[in-house]
Amino acid sequence: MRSDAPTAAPPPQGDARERLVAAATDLFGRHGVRGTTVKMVAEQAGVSPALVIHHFGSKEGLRAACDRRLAEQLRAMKTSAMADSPALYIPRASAGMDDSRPLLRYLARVLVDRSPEVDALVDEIVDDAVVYTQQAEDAGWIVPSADRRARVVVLTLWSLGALVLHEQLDRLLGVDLLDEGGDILPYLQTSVEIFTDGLMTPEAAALLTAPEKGSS
Amino acid sequence: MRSDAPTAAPPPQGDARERLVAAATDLFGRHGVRGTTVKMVAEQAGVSPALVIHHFGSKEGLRAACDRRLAEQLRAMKTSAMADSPALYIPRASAGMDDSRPLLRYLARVLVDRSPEVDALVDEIVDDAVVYTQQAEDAGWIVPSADRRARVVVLTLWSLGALVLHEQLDRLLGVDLLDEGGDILPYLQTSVEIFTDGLMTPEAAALLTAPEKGSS
DNA sequence: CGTAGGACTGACTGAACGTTCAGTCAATAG
DNA sequence: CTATTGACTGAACGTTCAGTCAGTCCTACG
Repeated sequence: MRSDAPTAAPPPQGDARERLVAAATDLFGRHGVRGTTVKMVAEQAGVSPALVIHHFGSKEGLRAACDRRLAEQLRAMKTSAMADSPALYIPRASAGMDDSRPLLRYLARVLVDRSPEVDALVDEIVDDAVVYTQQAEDAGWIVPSADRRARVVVLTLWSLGALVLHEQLDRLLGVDLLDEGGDILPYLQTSVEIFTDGLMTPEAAALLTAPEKGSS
Repeated sequence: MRSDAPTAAPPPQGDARERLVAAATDLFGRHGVRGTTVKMVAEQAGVSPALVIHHFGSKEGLRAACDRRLAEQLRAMKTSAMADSPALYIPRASAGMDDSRPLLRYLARVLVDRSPEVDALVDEIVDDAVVYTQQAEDAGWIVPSADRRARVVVLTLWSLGALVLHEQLDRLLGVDLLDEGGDILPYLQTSVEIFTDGLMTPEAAALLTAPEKGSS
């Protein structure tokens, strides 16, 4: 064979099992699980579709394997990041890891098309963020909250939401959260500005939390 | 099985065309476009699959019709809401409209599986939010920003991101953005707290915007 | 009345999909 | 050597799906 590369896939390496999970993560992330066929995955991994079933039992089994690898790798990169704020978790976490693009793209997809593994992973992220936020609060970097966990949940989901909508963010702001070499400063600076200066004046906040009674 | 009501669909009303678009919006939002068959849509609308093609040419044509209706209805409900903050746009907008659940669920899905119509709709939302934010700033409700548009984009995407991840938000905080009678106060209060009190102390912000030079 | 046209359907088709299956090949063990 | 096992494949199978087609029903209009 003379080194055929039909897609823009990296040259296959590792054993077939690893290659399949990597290809599936990439393709699932790009086209969604339903939009990806086992044939596509097999081709990108350089094997036959039948081998996918041989190793993982079914397409769903392959997805489960991707979920496990996602959880594993995300756990590995988590400690280094997140120390600051859960809202900046993703851009900071990804910066610490090579080749995290397909992984994060897969995460973005699978956050919507949920699975038990991903739900558990989100729980973990929130739990960790609670701890780190507590520490940051003790250190005087973060202001206290009326409901610490609720705030972490909201911030985490805003951050993950921005990841899920990374295509829109790229379109509107020119910031690609999945482009490792890319410039995410506009997003970062804007986030930090909101988190330091705040957004609303006290009067406006009063209007919102105690709005007019009854409907319009 | 007698009197089969396979799904919890409302009794069909209106002409077939309207019923089809409504059914498609509902099912596309619930299972994604790819996870919905034209047969499912036809059944929920009480017609035959062939009629879907007759009216819309293709499944993609049906989706385009859903996009058009989404844009139309969202335009109708927009003026009443958003006056406060783009970050609270969705929960406030939906409050002003009956039966907005399927529509917003469809929006949440289609924000990820993009289409030209949806991209244009997002642009519109951002443009409108810029205007309203400007007014709120002039009125003294919102603090100024170094980059007004960038801030609006980030806030809008956080808000839409929370909508896209509404299942996770419901799971983690017990707040269902798509449940019209539901209690979204925990989400609202937390958001307002962040937007008024801020999140980070000035020292922490300084560390983030001017981080260590060079990579690790 | 007749006929033209749109709404609508049941039966069908070709393609694509996940999965099965029989079997090849290479490596390892006895 | 034979036996066994696991990775791996080509060819097929059964199913599902979007889309086609011929034709029926209903309504409007001459």
